Amino acid sequence: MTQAPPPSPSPRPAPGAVSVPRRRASTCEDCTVRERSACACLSHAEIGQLQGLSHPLSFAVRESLFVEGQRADAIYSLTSGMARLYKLLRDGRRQIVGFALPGEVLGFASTETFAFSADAVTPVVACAFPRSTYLAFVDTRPHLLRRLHEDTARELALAQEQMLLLGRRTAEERLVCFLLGMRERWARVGRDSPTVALPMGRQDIADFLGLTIETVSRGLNRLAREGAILLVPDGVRLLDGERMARLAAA
Amino acid sequence: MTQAPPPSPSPRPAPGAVSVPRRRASTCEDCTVRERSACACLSHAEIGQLQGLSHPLSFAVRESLFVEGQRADAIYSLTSGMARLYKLLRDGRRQIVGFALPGEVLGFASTETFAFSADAVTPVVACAFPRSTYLAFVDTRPHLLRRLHEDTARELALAQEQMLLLGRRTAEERLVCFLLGMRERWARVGRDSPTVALPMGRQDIADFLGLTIETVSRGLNRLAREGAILLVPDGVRLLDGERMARLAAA
DNA sequence: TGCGCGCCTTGATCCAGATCAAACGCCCCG
DNA sequence: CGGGGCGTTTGATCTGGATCAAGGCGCGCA
Repeated sequence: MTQAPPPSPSPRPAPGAVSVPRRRASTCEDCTVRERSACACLSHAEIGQLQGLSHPLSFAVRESLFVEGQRADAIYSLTSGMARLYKLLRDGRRQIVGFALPGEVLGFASTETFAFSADAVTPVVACAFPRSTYLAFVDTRPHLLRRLHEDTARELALAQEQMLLLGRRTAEERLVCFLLGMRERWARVGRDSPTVALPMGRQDIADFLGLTIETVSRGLNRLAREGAILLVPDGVRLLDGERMARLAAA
Repeated sequence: MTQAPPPSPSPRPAPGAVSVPRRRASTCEDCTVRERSACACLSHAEIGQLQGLSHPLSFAVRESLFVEGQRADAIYSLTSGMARLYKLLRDGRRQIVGFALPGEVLGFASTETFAFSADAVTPVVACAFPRSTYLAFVDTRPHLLRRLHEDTARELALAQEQMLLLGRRTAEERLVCFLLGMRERWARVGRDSPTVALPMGRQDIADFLGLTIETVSRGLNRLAREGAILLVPDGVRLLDGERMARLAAA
């Protein structure tokens, strides 16, 4: 099952997407995700100070926010859109380690360089902070630090859940867990609905679940044929939550 | 390749090991891992205060420190020995999410309950702190909080590396990465040597790498036959680092 | 000294999911 | 309105690693 060394078509460098970051006119005041992001723990005054340090950027689909190994001199807070976070092997095999949703902080690297690459699945808007400035700001705000620590711990728990999925679950279980997980994540950013948006392509799902695109396609269509889900453009409607939960087997 | 639903023999509840935690006579003063653990960032006075809150425990081999889902009312700092951290599926499939070495803090859960189980691979000694007391202590010590955040971020990066391994690497690559990784981890706790100690059994390695015990055994013996490693009791001596690095293919 | 029990190794066979190979559908563009 | 490209689906076949099945080996215990 494991993808063999021969170069896979997984990685796709941003093609046409020109990398000309544009300044954003908006302010932290009207940031739609402030209450859900780490910023939620800051006072009004602190928000004001923070805005002075931030550097809002937009990214087109497929454009990359940063790449693995690059010097991590900026920290990004996603305000809208979705990004895929991934690691590559030299021969092109790719593992997506997560999909970032609005409110998430990216690139808070434990090392000097980014541990993974990130690029835009949909158009993305993010606040960028110079790393050193950001670290200095955090250092004098223990409540923010605590919040960031909590967020990182939650991320870690999620990563461990994914390790269980990648190491021990069958293809069908992976798909079901993925859909259920996405539903829950959308719910936490306010989009709670049995219709789960899937802005990423099949190849992205495959690279997230440690499968091939064919296995993902077949699995999804089988679930649909069996009436557990309904495939809709750019998403899936969960029809039989009962059965889904049973298939997830946890 | 994925282990199918039928119950696997992976999980082994502590059998004879009686769970009678004993008080330890030692103090933080002579803690051999203080300089490598998060405690390293504390002043002499703080160490003293912390000791008052700690509650040293010993665990016999196979004895469990805590189990997934249990209310997380204690936090453990490993001072000696090795623990395996794992998650189980209802049917018995097991994924080891990590091996804890001295200096690591366990159970700093993001939720009210433990996200994984932990038990002793070798005899283990750990400092236990009541959760609430510990959190209160940390809350007034931003430098400690920062250190914990760094440690958690490093853990997260490791988990992402493991996701790449589980999702995209071949069995042989997984083994090589594991050995190289263990060597590095031992080095960071002061045991730097081409002979890598492997106190855990083959089944543990298999459950960490998302493989079966047979595949691990065959892989290790093949590497030995080919001269890349030498199998020794409770460990492995790395002979051909050159080749190993090539096989790891990163 | 011998016995039994946990591991670990080794061999034979099987199968879930990978790989190879076509289409298909849809949207954008000319 | 037609064509071409990209993402997806579907079918046929292959295979890495799982599963099934014996041994072997070392150590503690009687």
